[in-house]
Amino acid sequence: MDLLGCVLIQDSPEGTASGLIVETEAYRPEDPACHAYRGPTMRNRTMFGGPGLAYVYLSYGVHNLLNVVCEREGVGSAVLIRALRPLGGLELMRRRRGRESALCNGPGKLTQALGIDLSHDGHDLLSGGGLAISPGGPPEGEIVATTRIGITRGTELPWRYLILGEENVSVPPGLAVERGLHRSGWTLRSPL
DNA sequence: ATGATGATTAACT
DNA sequence: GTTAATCATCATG
Repeated sequence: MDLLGCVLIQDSPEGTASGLIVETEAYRPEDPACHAYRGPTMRNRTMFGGPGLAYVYLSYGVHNLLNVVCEREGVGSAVLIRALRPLGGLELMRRRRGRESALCNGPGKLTQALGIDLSHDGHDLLSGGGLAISPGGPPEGEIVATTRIGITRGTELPWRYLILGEENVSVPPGLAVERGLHRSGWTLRSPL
């Protein structure tokens, strides 16, 4: 289930932009923070649609957040893509973001940089067209697990994963503890 | 029909 | 450190 080290790429009329996935969060059916916790609804229905689908939704009325459905059809679960290391299409990303740096180091930022919106909800990421994910190599470096960011329920579950030492993450593990964003510290996780 | 909520970000003081 | 922006979704009446 680890998307860390995979490459997210978006082809559009505007051009191509891509990035290495360096931070994710898992949301599972039995998890009170999961959108699918209370069963299928109009918004979360693609979470039940089977592996490889993109679940995109609008957060705070402002930001589009991208998830990848990983469980079999009928199971409401997904993995939030929280940060990318920019690889290609830097100019396009800068234009879309309206700034030079901090292009993909946050779940709302990366969707803006890649031009991802609600129209991508339900898209098959494995079919190759437009928005897609390719395997890439195994993530270099160590993987760290922490509790998740920005949620009010299920805060004790250590289901945020990121690459140790990676610069392009939303919140580095140490900082998150300082700011009280985490209930627990971070722990190393075996690289598979 | 209506009101509360939120897996965020950027701009303030 | 604090807060406004901004709206689709969902629970409730």
